[in-house]
Amino acid sequence: MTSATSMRTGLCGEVGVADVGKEVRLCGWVARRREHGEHLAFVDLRDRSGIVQCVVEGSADLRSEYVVAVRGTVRRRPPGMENPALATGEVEVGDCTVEVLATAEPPPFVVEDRAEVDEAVRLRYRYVDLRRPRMQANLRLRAAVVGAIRRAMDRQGFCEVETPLLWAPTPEGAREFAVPSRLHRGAFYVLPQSPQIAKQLLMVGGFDRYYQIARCLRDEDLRADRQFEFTQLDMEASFVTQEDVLGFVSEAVLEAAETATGERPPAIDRMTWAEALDRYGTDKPDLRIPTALVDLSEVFAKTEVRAFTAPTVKGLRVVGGAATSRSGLDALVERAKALGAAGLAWFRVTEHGEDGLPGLDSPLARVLSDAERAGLVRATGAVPGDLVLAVADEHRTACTVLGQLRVEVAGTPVGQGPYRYVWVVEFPLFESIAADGHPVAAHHPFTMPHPDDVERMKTDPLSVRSQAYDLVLNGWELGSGSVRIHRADIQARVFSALGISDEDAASRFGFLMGAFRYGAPPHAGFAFGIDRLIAVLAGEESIREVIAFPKTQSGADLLTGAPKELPASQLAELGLRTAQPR
RNA sequence: GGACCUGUGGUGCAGCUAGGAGUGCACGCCGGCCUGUCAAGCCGGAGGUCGCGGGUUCAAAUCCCGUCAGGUCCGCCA
Repeated sequence: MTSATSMRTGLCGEVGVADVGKEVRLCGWVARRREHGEHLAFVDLRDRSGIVQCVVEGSADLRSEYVVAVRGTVRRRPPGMENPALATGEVEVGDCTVEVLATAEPPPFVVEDRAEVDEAVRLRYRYVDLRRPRMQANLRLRAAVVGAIRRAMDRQGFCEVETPLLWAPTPEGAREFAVPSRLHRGAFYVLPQSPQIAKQLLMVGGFDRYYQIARCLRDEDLRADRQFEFTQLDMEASFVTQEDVLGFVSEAVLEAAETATGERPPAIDRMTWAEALDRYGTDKPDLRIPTALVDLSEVFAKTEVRAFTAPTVKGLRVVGGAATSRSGLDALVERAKALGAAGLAWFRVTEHGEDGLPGLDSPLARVLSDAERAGLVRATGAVPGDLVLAVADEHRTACTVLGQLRVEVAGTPVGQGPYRYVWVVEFPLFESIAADGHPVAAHHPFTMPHPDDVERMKTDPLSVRSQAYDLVLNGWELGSGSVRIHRADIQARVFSALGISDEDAASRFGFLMGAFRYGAPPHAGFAFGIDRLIAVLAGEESIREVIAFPKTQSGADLLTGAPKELPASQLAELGLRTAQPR
């Protein structure tokens, strides 16, 4: 493939030593110019591929970001004049004639990566921001990753099917964006939170391997890793088990990662949800951090220390953490309380004392027994210079609080270090018990319970495992999936456990349940967030950096001004009347 | 719904703790000089309701209250 067009012979960044002597015509933006009177000017010409220096004999009369076409001859730079900082630095385009294709006002900020610009300014002038190498690289990486995913899914026999954006409200789960119907006044479509139900219908429809690069929309508050609109690889397959799905998705993710990094990651690790909670205090463990939570309940089983009298005591070794200042430790204690713990114990580990016991610098050091001192240090593996943090509480609280501190104290930015993928399997079927006494579905109500646990759905619902699984990368949840219920009897039992009546089920999911009456194959699927995957692979902290036109945290589009009020005529046509704005 | 951080020429900052004239720095911009620069250099210049509103004060970028915008997080995200 050539990048030549009727207007240009190639791209700026592709000009090299091999082109010496050739006449070229290049198009792009004036990145920078260095003029030496009326006799000589250097113009750095930029297009999406990079920058090349063009030499104009005479006065150039150009301004930053003018769009120009340059005709000239590629030549080696004079000895000593090469610029190693530039990919094209060994050559230049000489004897240039320049045609201005479009003039430009001075840009609001310099089109260079090193210029740090307020994000609000970048978003208001996103079309300028997109010229910067960082955004060019991120969006091109995105395109490459999506291409790799499509290839992997095609290769595995999946069929891409589009599903509707205008869908029916299903009063469950995330807030939906509503779209008023002009032809049916007072009635609304909603934009899909995901194609979940549509893809299950496709399974009933005999598309036994479906996938889609699907836009999903959720009207929930935005975050660095959450936008109203995001893109998922959505997939579903029939006559498969969980193992098959993990294999399909792994193939797509590993192919995408190889495309992005040039290196195929090793097979993806796997752990149960219970293990993730116990060792990392979260369902999205960051395995780049070498330390894990340690159970100290045994050490403090018979403790006299009231602070450690709790169902579970969890400890965390912070390598080199003994240097933490007292104010820093106080802040950690406050943070632990804010996260829901009753308190946080800390121990600076020092050299062994004369009694042969590890030295502990802590307000609690005096009250610990010798066995507890030794056990604390032995269990955590701490050495002098380390810090040990401990939380005593209910098992879940102790784990989650310390797990959060593990990330905050020992973690690194998401894009740094190795990429550690992990499957978290055997999620609980229910995540909590609601005020009405019924359990709340952890994933969605079509998730298949673990066959060994079905009988406990009524008696001990929180102990029921499901055939649901998450894919996690460097502490980011990339996506989740499950084996779906395809049998009416099991579905009825789950609805019953959830407290969903037959009438409720019929009104919410009636068309899906109806479809299942006509022969539903066993099926399972997955969906993962492509924005998040690309952000991590691009080393970005926010998915906004891998989206061309993202919204701000308040959901505004600073470029278009959306959301905006509609003219009264349009409201009338839609049969809408608005309340007083807040 | 809540917590915290930020808001000063086009851009990025300093100034705010301890009130005293829109003060400073870097980049950019405009003009001039300059035939090998490359984040060009040198000389000169323009450009600001200190986010907005109110309060305290003889005096507010600075202190107080409110509000708006951007960001990070909690809630929320089946």
